[in-house]
Amino acid sequence: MLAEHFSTFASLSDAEVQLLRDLAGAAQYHPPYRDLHAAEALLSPPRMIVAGWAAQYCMLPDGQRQIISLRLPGDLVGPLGRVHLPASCAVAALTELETVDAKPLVEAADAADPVHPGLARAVQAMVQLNDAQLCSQIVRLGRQGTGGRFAHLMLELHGRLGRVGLARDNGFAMPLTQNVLADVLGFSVVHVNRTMQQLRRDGLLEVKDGRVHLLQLERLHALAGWVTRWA
Amino acid sequence: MLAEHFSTFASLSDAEVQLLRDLAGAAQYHPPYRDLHAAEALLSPPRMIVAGWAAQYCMLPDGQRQIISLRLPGDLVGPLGRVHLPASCAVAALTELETVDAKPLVEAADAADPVHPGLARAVQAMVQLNDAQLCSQIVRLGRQGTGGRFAHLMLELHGRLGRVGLARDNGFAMPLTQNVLADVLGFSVVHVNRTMQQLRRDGLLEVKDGRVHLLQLERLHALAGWVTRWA
DNA sequence: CGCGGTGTTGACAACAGTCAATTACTGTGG
DNA sequence: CCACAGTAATTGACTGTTGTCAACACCGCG
Repeated sequence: MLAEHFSTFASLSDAEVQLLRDLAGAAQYHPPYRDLHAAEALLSPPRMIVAGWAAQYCMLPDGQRQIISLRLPGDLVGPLGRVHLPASCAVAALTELETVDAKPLVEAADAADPVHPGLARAVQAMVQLNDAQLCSQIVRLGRQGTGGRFAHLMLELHGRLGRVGLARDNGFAMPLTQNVLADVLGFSVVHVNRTMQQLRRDGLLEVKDGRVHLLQLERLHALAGWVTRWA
Repeated sequence: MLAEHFSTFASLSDAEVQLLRDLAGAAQYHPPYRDLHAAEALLSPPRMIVAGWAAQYCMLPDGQRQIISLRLPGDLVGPLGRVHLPASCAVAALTELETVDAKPLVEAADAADPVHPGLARAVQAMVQLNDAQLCSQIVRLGRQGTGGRFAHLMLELHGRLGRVGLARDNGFAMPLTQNVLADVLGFSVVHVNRTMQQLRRDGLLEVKDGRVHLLQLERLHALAGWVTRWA
């Protein structure tokens, strides 16, 4: 499971596969809406999500929330570097969450003369992918119109979930409330609602019992100004 | 000069100071508005800015531009990891630019058993600082109103420039056109103009011949919902 | 059955982009 | 020294968008 995911970034040795298997054996579970960072004692943050969705977010003094990045299965969460500056934002579980310790992975990536070159390459690629996704988020918030912004997010989620085998026939399970979507997209809840309806009316996508279906990929790509920014 | 800047992140050995001095000796210069990444041949991208401003940006298919991050003196630009995914965005010089090769720095930071522990710590801190700044940009674009967004950017610039000694008595030189500001803030040019005037009318800040003066830090902090996200 | 969270809708006001015209401000060449 | 062109900044009028408020429907749950 974990090994398959890593294999999409770099080929792994048997030892590396075994290491991942060991990690998976020691998974932890977290209830939804519990802050992962707040209780540093509960878990030491470099972790990888195995199942469920989480969000990296900032709170504003006036109580508003902005979600920086949605964290999906296969994503790393928590401070990756060795130096800890004061955390700029927190991570919260949006659904029931299953995670494994990512410290061995991060250390493998940092090693100058890697014992586990495959893991190192994979983790480094993941970090870069993550940076690219942050760029996408900035572009969405800064320059995309209503429909494009929503469509772009859906396409990104579809792509990311597809990589870990969680997207089927142009659709995927989407456990987010419109409220959370609003905090990702920088919209009001009402506006999220209307935007979704517009896209549905245009026959571009469909949302049925917690599942998104992308009905016309071509037109969605066009609307979102989609460029494949990462491989 | 470079050494002083690094010292604000970690204390350096004599050898490390010397290394920085050597780097500074081999500075390169770039004319404004020339794309730093386009011509990979001209310079190999992990570089550090010594003087001048640059911008990391993305182009949208429809010709719009979104600036992801302004790069100031002391900032690293270019891919930092060892794995090169297809670049998600480019970097352009906004002014006359002076840069030095940052490869030795990045390598020092990556070393598992650092020959230059001071440099390693400093570079790692810079990378984290950079991540925090990306978060700030996302929050600005997603959740801040007109005035707050502008004020927040000015406060960030003031802080970042202050760290490298380029801010004096609550003011700093600001070589950006309103057009560029618009591409940073996700505004239209006209809206940038009006926002600046509003802030000026409110006595919060002043822009005179390429120099920004923050007149009432308290009220600016309040308006921007400022929280010190990085040390 | 009532309750709280979620999704949906309409009315309305404030906001922010576009267009277009005007005014600086620059460096250039005559 | 002035005329000129090109860029940047500014302004007003107008329009479309987006947030806010408030009400209502729906659903799972105690």
